[in-house]
Amino acid sequence: MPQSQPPTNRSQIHSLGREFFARDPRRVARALLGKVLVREETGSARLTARVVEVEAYLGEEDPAAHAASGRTARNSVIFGPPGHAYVYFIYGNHYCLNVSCEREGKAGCVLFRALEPLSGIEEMARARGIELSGPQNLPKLTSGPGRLSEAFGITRTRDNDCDLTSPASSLWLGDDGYRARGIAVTPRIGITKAMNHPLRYILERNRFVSGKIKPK
DNA sequence: TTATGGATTAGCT
DNA sequence: GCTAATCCATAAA
Repeated sequence: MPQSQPPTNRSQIHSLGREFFARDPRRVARALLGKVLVREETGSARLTARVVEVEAYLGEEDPAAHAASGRTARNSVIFGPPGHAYVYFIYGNHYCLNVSCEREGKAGCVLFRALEPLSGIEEMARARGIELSGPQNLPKLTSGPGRLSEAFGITRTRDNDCDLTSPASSLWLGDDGYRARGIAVTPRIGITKAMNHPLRYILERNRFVSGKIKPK
């Protein structure tokens, strides 16, 4: 099964500029596949993981988006400048990470649904409370929006509105030179409105994509 | 002030 | 396959 390779010691990760996010969430979502989410804090191992599954949420015209009911205290980040983290708490248990898109004043974001762990795997397992008994457990670390947030220690208090374009932030997004190939588009998962729009983007045949494997 | 249900997950049948 | 867990933003009153 084809897997992307971890970066070597020499591989550089460079941050994505503000302009990367200042466009339609559908374009940002597609472009984010293959990019790298980085968590780094002094005194802790650096965590990195590749983006393999995302969903686009549009503006106030998208009934499934949090922006649908207009700007509120909770969702104000997605109306703000592009490239910032929108973190919300769901089902009493889980945080979900998004990045704001579009120019300031216009709503739109991309939800991170699954990552492929690259470095800091032991730390992610500890954060998830999982014993790593082999590679078959790896997807349990970061396959699913709630899981990846837990693996990266993402909470609303800590990370909401964090600038994901800046390597000075403890959480940011970068490009390590990997080029995504084989992108598939499907309807979004877990929503009850606007369910039939193709707004979920995945790396085909990547084992870290969330959800059941469709028999073929 | 109270009620409702959700961009989920884990554990059980 | 089914559902409990568990919080809080939002809507309704």
